[in-house]
Amino acid sequence: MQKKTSLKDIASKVGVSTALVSYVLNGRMEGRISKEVAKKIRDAAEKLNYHPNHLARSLKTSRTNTIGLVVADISNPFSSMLARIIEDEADRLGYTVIFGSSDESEVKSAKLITALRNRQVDGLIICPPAGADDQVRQLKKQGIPFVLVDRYFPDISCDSICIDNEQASFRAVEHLIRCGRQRIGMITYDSALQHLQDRITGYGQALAGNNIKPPDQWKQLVGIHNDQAEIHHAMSVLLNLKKPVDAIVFGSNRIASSALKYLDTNRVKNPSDLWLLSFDQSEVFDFFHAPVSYVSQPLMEMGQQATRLLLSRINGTVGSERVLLTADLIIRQS
Amino acid sequence: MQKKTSLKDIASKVGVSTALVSYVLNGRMEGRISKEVAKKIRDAAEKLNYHPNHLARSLKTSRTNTIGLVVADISNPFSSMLARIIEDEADRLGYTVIFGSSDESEVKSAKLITALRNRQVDGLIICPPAGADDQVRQLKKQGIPFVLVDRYFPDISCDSICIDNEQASFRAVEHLIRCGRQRIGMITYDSALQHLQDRITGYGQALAGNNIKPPDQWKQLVGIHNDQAEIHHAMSVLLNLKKPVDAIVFGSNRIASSALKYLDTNRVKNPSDLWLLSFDQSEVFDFFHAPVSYVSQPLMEMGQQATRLLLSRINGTVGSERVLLTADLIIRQS
DNA sequence: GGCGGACGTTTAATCGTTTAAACAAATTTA
DNA sequence: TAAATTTGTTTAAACGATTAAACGTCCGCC
Repeated sequence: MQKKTSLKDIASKVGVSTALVSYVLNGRMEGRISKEVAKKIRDAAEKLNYHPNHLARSLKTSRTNTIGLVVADISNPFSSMLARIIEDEADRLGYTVIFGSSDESEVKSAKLITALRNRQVDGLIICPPAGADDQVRQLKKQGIPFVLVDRYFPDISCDSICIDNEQASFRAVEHLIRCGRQRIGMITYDSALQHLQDRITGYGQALAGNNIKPPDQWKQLVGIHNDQAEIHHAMSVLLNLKKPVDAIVFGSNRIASSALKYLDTNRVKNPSDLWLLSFDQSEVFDFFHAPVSYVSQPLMEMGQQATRLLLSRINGTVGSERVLLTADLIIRQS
Repeated sequence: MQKKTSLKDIASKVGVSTALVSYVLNGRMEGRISKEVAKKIRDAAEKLNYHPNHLARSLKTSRTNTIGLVVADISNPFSSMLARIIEDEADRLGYTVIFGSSDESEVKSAKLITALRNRQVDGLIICPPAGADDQVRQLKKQGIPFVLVDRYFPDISCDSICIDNEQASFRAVEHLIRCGRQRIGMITYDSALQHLQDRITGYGQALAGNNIKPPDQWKQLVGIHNDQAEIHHAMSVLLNLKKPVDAIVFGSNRIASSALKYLDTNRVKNPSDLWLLSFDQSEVFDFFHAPVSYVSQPLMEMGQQATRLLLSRINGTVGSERVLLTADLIIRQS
């Protein structure tokens, strides 16, 4: 890699000190520098194709203009769309993004956060896995700017941007009930993550509010790694009850997608008699032979607000804000 | 952000020079350092929760252990899966990934490459948009390690990892013909990108080799930004010919997905009489009411080989390698 | 008893910037 | 005309690491 030109190269070419070059190129000391010298410096910089070394700059200023992003899995559309939005917003505000996937593992998440911090990111946007609360507390204690997205820890007061999962779930299930569904099952993750618990709570409250007493089997829990077999099993339980469910709520689009595959291969007799509702969008919902309604998270708002909130913390605003966005219920019916 | 501990802090705590601390913590000069001092240093590092400042280290060593990744759009599953594979492989080899999306824009790609280089990445993995050939030539001239993935420029000799698109396309179309299809249309991008041209070439050769003379209208070109209306229009042309096509090849999963939506909403009379074949996978293919075969790119191989090849270049191996991977044809038929 | 080597550690330069402070020369002010 | 100010530029330290070279000490050896 051919040696890049540095301030010093420009300085010696023009015959001035590096300080002056730095001032000119950064537009400081506006009034003080003579027009001619400034022009000479700028021309030389152009000719030598100068680009500042961010490492050196950051080392000196202790600002990297970089934010770290920890998602569950960048290959999951939810994460990658969020990442894209954050990338764009960060770019707009002069920041670069470094990312990593935690795979819902507390250990990986910790490693990632350390790696990102060693690279001196100015702040972090984190979608924390279960069990990462200590890491978050640590960050808070150390005064590192960070914002949680999509998930939060109820007993940690810090910046977070989430949807109101309890409300969204409640409204979704209410909708099913108003449409005449009486036996509503749910397949969701067996996880301590509060936002997932909130979905369960909302579901339960909607049923209770309508005097429906759900038998235990209506709630099926599966592992967070989206094991197909597990999800298929959950489906078969729900559909083979003495009184089978007439609607199912899925805790995520991944679960929904596996469940649809189950329905597809097992050609359930009358799929129009089974209402389906998922959290998060998926392209496959458009093509399934029965309509799938879903709770749509406002990803754009989430990503942008998270980025802006983080930057305001980086730039010194203090406080902590728990933002609750409202999710839309997208209804698909034939 | 509370001041992090530096080598100096450890040095002064233990009462030695920073050099010694550096040697110990990096495991250099194995034999020379006294066990006790080494232990004291390690203990102090532990107690002070020391983490090296990568900026400083990189500035001195001129190695950042970071690679830059330029994809078309990280929110596109093709990109994000590739990104994930590269992330994992890079991590395994001690590297971090910084990414950016070019949106198929030559200008954005140039900006991105500059931004990544200013951050002193050790090398780049690039999925270049059309018109980026000059940028690539530039990189080559400057001796910056880089590897192209998925795409290449035929008149630039440099490292690249792609599938053999011409062959894949040829085989796919041959397959359709062997299955009795006679009137095979194609919807693909109006782009100079060579790998897309290769797909067209393979398609043409398969037809020619079977004495099929495609009328111009069989080949429908659409813009690279996947405009729905354009794709729907292309579909309507193909299906409303005096002699409509009996099979369609889609240049990408995005095109396929829009086309399927068209078929879905326009309830084409006999979809089983229309064979569909796409490049790249998509979850929606599983749920469409007619089978969609597809050319499956070996993403894992692509990502891993790209990463490894890049690292070997970074570490000094010279030469340039154009790797052609073989894609699988996944056949779905009812 | 002087010399050479091993041992354990320190010195000091360096990477490419930024930036407060110092400086000399020109200009204004009193 | 001396003092004060402005103007344009330089000096030099700093950021936090790495690393070749230098430095004492102690030891053994002839």
